[in-house]
Order: sequence, then C-alpha cells, then structure tokens
Amino acid sequence: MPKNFIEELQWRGMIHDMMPGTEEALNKQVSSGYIGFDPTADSLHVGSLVQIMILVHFQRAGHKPYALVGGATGMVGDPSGKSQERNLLDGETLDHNVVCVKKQLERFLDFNDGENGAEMVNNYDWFKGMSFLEFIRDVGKHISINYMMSKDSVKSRLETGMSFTEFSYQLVQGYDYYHLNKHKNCIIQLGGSDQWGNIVTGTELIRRKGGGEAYAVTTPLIKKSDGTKFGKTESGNVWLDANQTSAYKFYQFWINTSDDDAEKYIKIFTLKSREEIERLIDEHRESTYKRILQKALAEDITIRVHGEDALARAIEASAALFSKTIDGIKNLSSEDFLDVFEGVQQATVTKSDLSDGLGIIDALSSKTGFLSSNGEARRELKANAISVNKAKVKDDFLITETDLMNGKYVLLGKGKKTNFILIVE
RNA sequence: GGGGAGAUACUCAAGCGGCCAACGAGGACAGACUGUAAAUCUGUUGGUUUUACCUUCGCAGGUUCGAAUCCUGCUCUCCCCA
Repeated sequence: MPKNFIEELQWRGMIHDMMPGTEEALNKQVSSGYIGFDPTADSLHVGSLVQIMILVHFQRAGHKPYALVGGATGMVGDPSGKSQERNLLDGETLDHNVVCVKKQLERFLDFNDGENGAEMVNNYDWFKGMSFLEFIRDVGKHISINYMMSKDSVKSRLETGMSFTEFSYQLVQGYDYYHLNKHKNCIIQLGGSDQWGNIVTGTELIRRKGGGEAYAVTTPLIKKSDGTKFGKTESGNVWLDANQTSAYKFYQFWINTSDDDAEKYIKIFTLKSREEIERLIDEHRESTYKRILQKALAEDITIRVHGEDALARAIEASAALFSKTIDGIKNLSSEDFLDVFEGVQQATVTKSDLSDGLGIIDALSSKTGFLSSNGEARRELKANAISVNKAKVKDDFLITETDLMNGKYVLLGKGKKTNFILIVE
C-alpha cells in the first residue's frame, strides 16, 4: 500500500489544483503517473526541479513514475503561457536535447526494475508511426473545436494569432496521456499549473474514448516573494548542467535565497521530513543571521544535482571568497586553488603584462573581459566597488608581482558577490 | 482599396530645430545599513585617450551653420472606414 502522496505534497505547498477523487484513487493501490518534460534546451533548469521533485515524491510514496520527454510535443510547441508563436527546433537538436534531459533525470529517480521503478518514455515513439489522417480520425474526432478554443492558452492568443500547429498542441499532449493510460496504466498526470488545460484535454480524451479513470495534479508556479520569476540570475537561467551553470554558481544561487522564500523552498526542493524542516525553520527564525535554511537548502540540492565533491568545493570556494580576509585563499596550494575556484570566472594574462604594473582598469576590462568596458570599470571604481585580493582599490591602482598569490593568482572582486580570478603565466 | 496614428536606450515612456547621450518610471549594478536576506536611503546606468571627442532616437536620402525633432522615399506595427 502506498504512502499518502497527496498529503505529502499538501504540507509542502506543492499542490495548486487537483481533480476530485485523485487522493482516493492513489491511496487504493500502487499507481502509475507521469510528467512531461520539454526538450527545448539540452539541459533542465531549476524551474524544472519542481516537477522532478514531484516525481520523486511520487516514487517515494510507492507509486511508479514515468518521465516523458517530449520528442514529439517538442516539435509542435506548447502555446501555454507564451505570448508568441514558438520557433520550431530541428529534429537533430531535439534528439540531442532529449538525450541530455534524460541523463539529468536519471540523477533523481530510481530506475530499478522493481514494482515502482521509474521509466523514461519519449512520445516521439508513438507519434512517429502515426499518420495525420489517423490522428484527426482517432483523436481529433473526440474533441470539439469549441472545447479547445475555451482553453486559456488558446484564448489569450486569439488576438495576436497562433498557427494551426500550436493550436493542435493540446491534442497531441492529450493523446500522450491517453496512450500512457492505455498502455502503461497511468492514471495520473502531474505538471505545472500552466499545464492544467493540456492535462484536462487528456483526461477528456481518455473518458471519451472509453478509457479508464484518469486524474490530474498541478503544482503552483514558483515565484520569489518580491514577485519576480524564480530561477533567473543576472546571467540568465540557472541550469542543472554544470557546464552551463557551475556548481559554485548553482550553490550560490540557493544561498542567496531570501528568508521568506527559503521557508517555502526547503519544503519544495528537499526531501527532508516535516519534523526536520519545522525544526530548521524554528532555528532559522531564532538566529536568522546564521542563514541555516539557505545553507541547508543549497547543500541538499547541490549534492543531488552535482554530487558531494562538487558541493564540497562549492562550499570551500564560497567560504574563501566571502570571508573578510584573504588568508583562507592565500593558504591554498596552487593545485587546490584552481580546483576550488573552478566555477569562478577567470582569465589569463602574461607575466610581462605585470612587469611595469598592470593598471586596474585594463585588468578589469580590456585584458580580461571581467567588465564589459573601461567606462564600466571606471564607474565601479568610482563607486568603491572594486577590490583586489579583498582590499578595496582606487582607479590608479597597479597590479604588480607583489599582489600574486601562489606566484600566479590575483583575486578581483566587484561588489560583494562577484569574483574573478586573474591567472598570470 | 480609402483614411488616421505610431516606431526613442534593457522595458515602458517624454522630447517635436541648438541648452539632448536624450526628462521620468521600472529594471539592473554599486555604496551605506546588515546576514552573500528583506526593507530603506544614496549613487550609477552608450563608447573612448573622459572639462573634449565619437556612435546612438525604425531604414535610406535631403533641407539647415545645426535634426531624435523639418522634408522625401522605404520597411514594420496599430486603429477606423470599405
């Protein structure tokens, strides 16, 4: 008998909406359910983590999770939440993305052969052999245009226009649910709240085609407490792929969570028990300056996404970079240095650049690309934002050999949070 | 097809012959306060060899000593009438 999946999600604040009867159906027996992932990029980002965690909880509750990568739906383009027609990716890119996304999901779910082992499916497999005529006869016939037009994702686009391709998206995704319901016995589809319309089209299709029971649960859209979008930094999306977002940056992203958000996020993004989370929140409220929640959050997620070694390095790098003094960094051996600061932006200059002293403005922009222009370098210097080896400097500062750590490194900083390593060779 | 309105920096949005690298708001970055939080206050927000010069106000030309501002053509967007 499975544990109560819905109850678990409820206290974690992960449920936005669900169909009546969902909880009862899931408690009756071990069930199968799925979530679709969009292969629009070759990596998932922190936004997708919510969906991943839902699937993890589903499996932990004893159910069988299916992760669907949308090789077929990716070719069509979901209009939900989009104000403009999407550009279509070519097949090759899509294939590549599907493979990459698959690999990332494997880090989270247990793909064992047991009763509730996770499985990966690609909807391209059941769409590739289907003809257009077949589709409109067997699927299109069951859903009316009126029904499709009433969807928010469609309504909001009638003004600006949408192609027939995007309009048909909900049918294609709806058919996924039907297919998995019929062949894999999936009785629940999970997803973000923007997917509600698509999911319901699926349950409708199952019903009209005389299929079995089918339910739906959606998660709320995660927003930051200031109302802005979750999962973005000034340099763009926070990806799960270490090549696109280094483990250090990933760790830093979570560490920078605000107090309000941290209480929400720890429930959503970690698997810690209710007791443990309540204890952490209490401790955190008592002495907020220790940032207990942020640290717990960052550690838990970084370890799951990037592994223990990467986490250890991220913590070490953070400790060194955010300490008030340079000592912790100075004492690192030359080998450890680059290892620890792997994810920190860096650039190399030659020793001869330093022979007469390297002007700080050149060191910030033209020689390294740390800042985008000399003007910006001057501005930041004027604002007292630039530091060399943790010490604030003025615009006439010259970097010389005496500033080198381990004979070859200089640490540049802008503001409190942005660091840059200058390597001299 | 006929008529009208518009296109300005990351976004919104002023400016309608020189005082415009372009008001203001939002965003972003930085400083102070702190805890790498939030809120608040302050500064910055095209480039350079920085009291000056260069490039930028949809695109291409033109008028003028001088144009984001006037004229011509083009492209695109929106609205109204058919």
